[in-house]
Formats: sequence, structure tokens, C-alpha cells
Amino acid sequence: MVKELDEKAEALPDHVGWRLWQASRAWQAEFAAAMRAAGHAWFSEARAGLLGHIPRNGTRQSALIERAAISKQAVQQLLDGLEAEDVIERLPDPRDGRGKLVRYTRKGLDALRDGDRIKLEIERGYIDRIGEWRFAALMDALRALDAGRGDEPETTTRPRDETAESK
Amino acid sequence: MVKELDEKAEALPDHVGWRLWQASRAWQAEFAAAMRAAGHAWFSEARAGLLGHIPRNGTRQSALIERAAISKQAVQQLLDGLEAEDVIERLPDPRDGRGKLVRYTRKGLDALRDGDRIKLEIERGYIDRIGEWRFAALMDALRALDAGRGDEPETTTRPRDETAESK
DNA sequence: GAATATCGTCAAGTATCTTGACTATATGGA
DNA sequence: TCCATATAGTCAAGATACTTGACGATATTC
Repeated sequence: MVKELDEKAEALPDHVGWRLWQASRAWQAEFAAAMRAAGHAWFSEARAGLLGHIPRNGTRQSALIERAAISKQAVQQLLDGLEAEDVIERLPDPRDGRGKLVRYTRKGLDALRDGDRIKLEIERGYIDRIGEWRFAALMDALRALDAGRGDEPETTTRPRDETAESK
Repeated sequence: MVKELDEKAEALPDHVGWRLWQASRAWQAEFAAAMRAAGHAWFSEARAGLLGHIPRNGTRQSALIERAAISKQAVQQLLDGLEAEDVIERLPDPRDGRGKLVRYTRKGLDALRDGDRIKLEIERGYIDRIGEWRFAALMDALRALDAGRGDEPETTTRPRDETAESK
């Protein structure tokens, strides 16, 4: 009963960065758990981060490197793992002898489908928790933040990427 | 330039998890860059995550383990590094021969101060970007999300079980 | 053609986190 | 008091997710 420390409330951080970080971690943990429960044992957050940059119709490995903000070697290693798990496959690019095309296997597409379902379930849970109005405001603010982001100087910037809608 | 692939817009994800993740990463990258620019070369995101759980008046190492959602060995290793960098120090807990108290050194407190300043600067930038109103809505939604999360271990709670685990 | 840039790969190293095993101390009875 | 058990922290080993550096193969440019 000598337990009496913590003289005061410890005041955890409450700034936007901390909140975003906590919320992001919570979402990812929930999503990853559901994915694994759905049978996708190969799933991890790092892999999810990369897969998020691979459109359903595939992409070039080099294009992936530009968009995911990690080194090309990191991309390659993640792809190596995903290929070994039969989630994606790599084909030579017929238009460039150096390049490779990355695309989903059937297993990968199945996982995407499950992922979409899980996303909606989580989203529904969020709406239940904070209300439709607040959820909409959250998405609105996050999109605005992303749109207003200091576009990377030069670097073949995207002319106008209106991908900020639909899904 | 035979750069002409990407038959169509690739439609990056636009769900709440993705947005949160991107926003969180962007914030952390901005913060870490500013911290390092301010002379705190030891700064890293993982360390920041742990420091966020250490109040200014210090805490017990074991209390840290409960709050940061990582293993006690991970906490220890991070603390080892922070101690080696002279950011925190560990003292024996006079009230428990097994325990140790973790508290900031002067260098650590200096870093906290710089961190507070940088946080405010980033926040100001966000407000400039999306407007005060939207920023407030963002914080409100994030706080509500966190408050509605019912996963604190033990604790005395139990009054309302509104966490309806949803479907 | 030859210089140069780009694409992917191989190798090695670092940071962060995990599980397992262990020591020292505290606590709560019998 | 002594013992069973729980708790606080440490040590060791390994997995994952990255990094930088070096390199060969193909494209592009002049």
C-alpha cells in the first residue's frame, strides 16, 4: 500500500500530432487484427502501406518507389515478401526491359476484397461512436489537410490529381 | 521519355484509416525534421512515442509499460537509448526496491520545450491551411474517437458499456 | 557509339519491436 | 517466519522494416 505516486494527473499529450498518431495506430491495429482473423496471416502494417500504393490494375515497381515515401530497396524487400506469399507477382515490363510490373494475384485480390469489407465495418463503428456528422467533419478536414499539403517542389509533380474523391 | 503508362488515374485509397495514416506520417515527419533541425539529433519517432507517455515530473518505468502499448523489453531498450543520449535518467524507486523512476534530464526538458514550440508552429500551419473551424472540428472528432475507445486495461471503469463492439 | 541516367538487385547494417528466460524484490498468507 | 506467487527490471536472441552503398542491365541522349 505504499502505492501513492503520481502526484498529479499526468496530462497526456493532446495536440493534433499525438491525436493523429494514436488514431492511426488504433485503426491499423483494428484493421490488421481483422485481416488476420479473416485468414490473411501474411498481413502487416508495413505491407498494407505499400499495397495501398498499388492500384488494382497493377503498377510499375519504379512508380511505387516514387509514391511510397521509402527507399527503393525497402520497396523491393516488401515486394519480395509479398511475392513469396503469393499476394503479388512481378512481370517484366514489355515496354522497358529494365522495368517490372507489379500486379495482384488472385490471392491478393481476394485480400483486397476482404480489406474493403473490413474498412467499411470499421468505418461504421466509428460513425456509431462519434456520429455521422462528426465523422464527415473528420474526413473533410483530413482531405483538406492532404490537399493543402506543400506539394513536393519539382519532382515531376502531378499536374492535378483530383483523386481526392470517390473511392 | 517512354513515360506514359498508368492507363488511368490510380485512385489512391480514401478511407479514414488511410487518411489518418497519411496525416500522422506527415505530421511526424515534419515534427522530426524540425526537432533535428533544432539540434536534437537523437530524436526519432519511436522515441517520441515513448516520451509522450513520460510526464514532466517523471514516472515509474512499469507505469510506462502499461501505457505505451509495447512490450516492457521494448520500453527498456528505448529508455536505454534515451539514457545513453542523456535525455532521461533512471533512479531507484525509494518506495520499491524493484522499481525505477524515469525522469528527464535538463537536456530532455530542453527538448520538450523545443518540442512544444514546434508543435504550435505546425498547428498554426495546419490552421492556415484548412481554417480554424475545420481544425477545431478535426480535433473534436479525434478526441471523441479516443474517448469512445473502450480499451483501457483494468482501470476502475465499468459504469457504462457503451462501447458496443458493433457487428 | 559512348556518356549518362534509370530500374531493379545484392549485400550489409541500423532501429524498433518481439518472445523467452532469468534475477531481485514485494506481498500475502499458512 | 517461511514459502508461494506476483511484479519490476534485465539479458539474450531473433523478426521485421527500414537504411546506405555498390553493381549489372537496359534506355536515353548527344
